[in-house]
Amino acid sequence: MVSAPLSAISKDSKERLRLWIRMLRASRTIEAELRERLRQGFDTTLPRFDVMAALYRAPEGMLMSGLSSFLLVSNGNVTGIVDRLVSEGLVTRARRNGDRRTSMVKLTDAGRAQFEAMAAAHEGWIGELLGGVSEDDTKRLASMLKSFRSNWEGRE
Amino acid sequence: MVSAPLSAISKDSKERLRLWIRMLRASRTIEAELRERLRQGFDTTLPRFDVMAALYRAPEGMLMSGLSSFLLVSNGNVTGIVDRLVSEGLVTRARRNGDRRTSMVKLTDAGRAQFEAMAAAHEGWIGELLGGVSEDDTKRLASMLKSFRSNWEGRE
DNA sequence: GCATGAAATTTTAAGCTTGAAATAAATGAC
DNA sequence: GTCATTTATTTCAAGCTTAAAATTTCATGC
Repeated sequence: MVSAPLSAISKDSKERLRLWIRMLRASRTIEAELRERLRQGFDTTLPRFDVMAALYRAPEGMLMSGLSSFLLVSNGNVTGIVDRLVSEGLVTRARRNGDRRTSMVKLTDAGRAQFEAMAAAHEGWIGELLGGVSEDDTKRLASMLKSFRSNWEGRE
Repeated sequence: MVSAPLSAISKDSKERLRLWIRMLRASRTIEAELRERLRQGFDTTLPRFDVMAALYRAPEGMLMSGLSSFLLVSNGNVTGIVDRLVSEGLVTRARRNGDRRTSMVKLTDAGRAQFEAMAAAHEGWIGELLGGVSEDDTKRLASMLKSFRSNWEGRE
């Protein structure tokens, strides 16, 4: 009765490790394909797409810190990506009256139009790339991952 | 009977999109935590860990091209990471008799020892980070992702 | 042998990413 | 009001990553 719990723990962690490796490989495979298609089809990158997707959901704009926490990347990272999007005319940094440290980052009309085209293609690509996952499995996987996320976030 | 299939397809793709976003966020959250722990605990990075993990499974060594295809990253990428691991004394590039274009990349004894320590910690971390996923769900998720991988790879 | 093309790797330029330091502005104590 | 602290962001150095070009070596045909 002493070694039984220990070996059970070890067995569990091996299975979770296998799950993690498969999830990581699946993500990387899909990401690589999306990156290539965004490059070929729209001459842009995945990080730029991610920033534009976040901004599209927030018509009133987002702060830099809001972007970085939503996208799960560092502050400095977003600065560079937004800089490039600004120089391409796809987003703007609007000074705020109240707080001169911050600015509201928004999509321009051009940025909004370009994102809508990319988003439609993107949704189709995901449907294609995940086409091998049945509708039932899709729902089950999504709900498992949802609970994982909230479990994990609660502990941070 | 004309719009029905179309709307079904659209609904599917929305659900698959949701699944993808959750999978991506879960991966990024776990990766960020692993990166931080590898840095704090072993003063190393995730890409170095990945290369060492691949080499650990291949005692006879691997070619650069083998490493990059196994890790799903570009050739040039592996060059830089292996360069740094060599300069740290953790891996070697062994010239081959047959083909002077290639070299066998292997873990040194120091590299092997360090990897074993990291791998033990890593397995524990994954067990902890995925602790909220039940054993049943772990198996189910892993098998879904396995079939996804092989489906997808078959199409490439 | 020698040219030609293929294969393995490295190099390069650009961009992404992080963690830490620096900057700038707001807030709060007094 | 002034100073210290906190908050939001940018800057910086180092490393990661890619795609494309360049390099080196091998294999093949002649």
